[in-house]
Amino acid sequence: MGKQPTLKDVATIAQVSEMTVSRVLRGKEDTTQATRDRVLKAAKSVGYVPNRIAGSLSSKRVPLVGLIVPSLSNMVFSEVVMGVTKGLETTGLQPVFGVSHYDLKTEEQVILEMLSWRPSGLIVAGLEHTADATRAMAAADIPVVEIMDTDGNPADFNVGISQIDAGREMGQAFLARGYKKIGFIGTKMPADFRAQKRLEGFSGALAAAGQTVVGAEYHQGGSTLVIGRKMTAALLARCPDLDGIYYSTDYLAAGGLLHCLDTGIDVPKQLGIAGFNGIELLDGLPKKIATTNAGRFETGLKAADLIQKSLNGEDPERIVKLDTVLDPGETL
Amino acid sequence: MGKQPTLKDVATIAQVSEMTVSRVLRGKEDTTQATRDRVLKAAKSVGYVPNRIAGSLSSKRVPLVGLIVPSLSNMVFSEVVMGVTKGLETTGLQPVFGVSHYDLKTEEQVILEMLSWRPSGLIVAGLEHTADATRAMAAADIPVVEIMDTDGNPADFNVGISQIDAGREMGQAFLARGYKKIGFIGTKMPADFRAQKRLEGFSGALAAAGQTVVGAEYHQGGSTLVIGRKMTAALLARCPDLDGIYYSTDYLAAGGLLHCLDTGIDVPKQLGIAGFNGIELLDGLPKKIATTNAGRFETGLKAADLIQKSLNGEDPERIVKLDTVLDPGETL
DNA sequence: CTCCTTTGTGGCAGCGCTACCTCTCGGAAA
DNA sequence: TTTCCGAGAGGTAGCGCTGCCACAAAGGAG
Repeated sequence: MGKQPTLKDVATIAQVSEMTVSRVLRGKEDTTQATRDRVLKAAKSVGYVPNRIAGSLSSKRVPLVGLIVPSLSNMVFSEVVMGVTKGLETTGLQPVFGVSHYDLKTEEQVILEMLSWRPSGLIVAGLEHTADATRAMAAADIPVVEIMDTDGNPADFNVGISQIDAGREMGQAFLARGYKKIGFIGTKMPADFRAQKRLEGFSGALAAAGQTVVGAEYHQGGSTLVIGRKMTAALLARCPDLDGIYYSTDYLAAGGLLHCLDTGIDVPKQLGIAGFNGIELLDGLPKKIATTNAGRFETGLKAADLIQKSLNGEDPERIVKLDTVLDPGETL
Repeated sequence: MGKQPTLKDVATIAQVSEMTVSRVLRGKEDTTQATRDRVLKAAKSVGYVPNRIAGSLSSKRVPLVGLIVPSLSNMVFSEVVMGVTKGLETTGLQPVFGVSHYDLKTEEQVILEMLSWRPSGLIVAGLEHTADATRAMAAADIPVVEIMDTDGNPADFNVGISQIDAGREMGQAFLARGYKKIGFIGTKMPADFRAQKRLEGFSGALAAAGQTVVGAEYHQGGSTLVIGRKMTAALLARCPDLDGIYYSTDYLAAGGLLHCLDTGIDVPKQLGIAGFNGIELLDGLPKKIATTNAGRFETGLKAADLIQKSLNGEDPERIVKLDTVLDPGETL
């Protein structure tokens, strides 16, 4: 239980200077094969693990990229995480995650916490932040990528889809198929601005055709199948003449579909159903649910790419607006 | 874009020493109200964000806990993550995630990477690691908690359920209900030792009753509903006389259930179905799937607790074996 | 044989912060 | 008054590493 070995210990054993050990271990510059062997052997013999805290302080380079998402219990974000991870794989950078729990104040704390480690870049979900958080990110002097929403004013880089467009397109898809009385079901997250924007776009599309969203139902908590079922039952009880429902997520929509199967409601003839996200995990349900693929993996990948390019001194495009891809599935 | 302000900058503005600023900002020791105000005002005025890299190097305390899981695309692990996060909430420690992609060599790299940041504790899924990884963790001189499996020799702390027991109990549940020809469906993850152990326990239970697992089907890749459907179809085509299937995850089992609904197979009369994990997200399917609740959130919570206790100098129990809770649902 | 490069290695300073010790100064006790 | 004390503030020395420069040795050119 003695203290951890340091560069100096390795240097002593290998009979070289600390600098040489440092160079060998980082694979930098030229060193003799013999020296290299000696150093590596010494390092292994004491089980040397470099201390990146010290290394980073000295070099002022912290090979980490902060990634802040609202939630991890949601498949959606883990795909973003995977995209970012993949995108950083070859760059020598490592993602570090933070969770804001859909709360701006928490997000601010998480952002400040992240920045206190002086990461090389930051990726944050959404365009809405507290003033302090925005200020801190701007002052950090690192590339910052806001993702998953392009309806707003990005501070630095921005990658994602337009949530408003996604909603509007789905609204138009409902209209095109002749649905007349359409309701909305979503979860009431304090700061799920993206779901709000989708509803906004959706309502807009209906409004343009002289319609309005007939009934809306909100629920506290996450998106699960049961909740989708219950809310669907509740909404239909309240507005029995609905012929379409737009859900804020695929899970809720899937719950709605299952409710319809149970109660003999014909989807899509009697009731049109659509969700959002394009969660592959749910393929395999009795009917493929209409949804908008949000390109989450791709978003993560691109965000990572922007960070890297920016760090390389390139000046990549500031805003990357990905196309929304609407899949009507079998429920519209 | 000038450089970030440091303690010294704040000290200069507030007309006090760096030490005083440091103390005020950490809320340590006694300082005059007047001094405190001056310092806080100065810090705010320059947008000071402490540099934890420097702080940690100096104090030799890194308030991070590494958490390494095989995958994030799996709901299962995000619940563990949530448990750990929750458990650390009041401790001043922060979780940092790593993903091993079900690969021991990758896990080793991730572990070493983690350790190079000198975290205060480490939580790793599983009991199987490479020799180098095991050695490094032992040498790190920090509390290490291996989670989600108690069938093996933990290095330090251990929290989870016995996967073998979980499998055995499910086997007994099948037997108790009179199933005679039972198959297994799982995904072929190179290092999903836990699924293997469940199958082992399951087979053992059948063997004790003079039966064997009749057919087994494996698939590369993650657990999704479609894959569950396809594998079920394939297995039933191969062994049409099966009257029960044990799946390695709830998602696969749900896919199987949907396949049965489609093809008119009566569950549980004609075919008994069981999964593993107890994924709440899936409640709401036509029938509640038989499963073993793995207590993931609780595991994360407990692991965090052990880390904290250990750091506090307490000597908590080394092995925490949680009870497996079998829920027969409506598919057995 | 000198001069100049190239190649490999070492020395030193310092990254920004905190642990630990020292110093000051006003007030209470003697 | 003198002495002591303790609260509040400052000074100094690193933490373990890397950037930068210096330097020795080994050639190649003149």
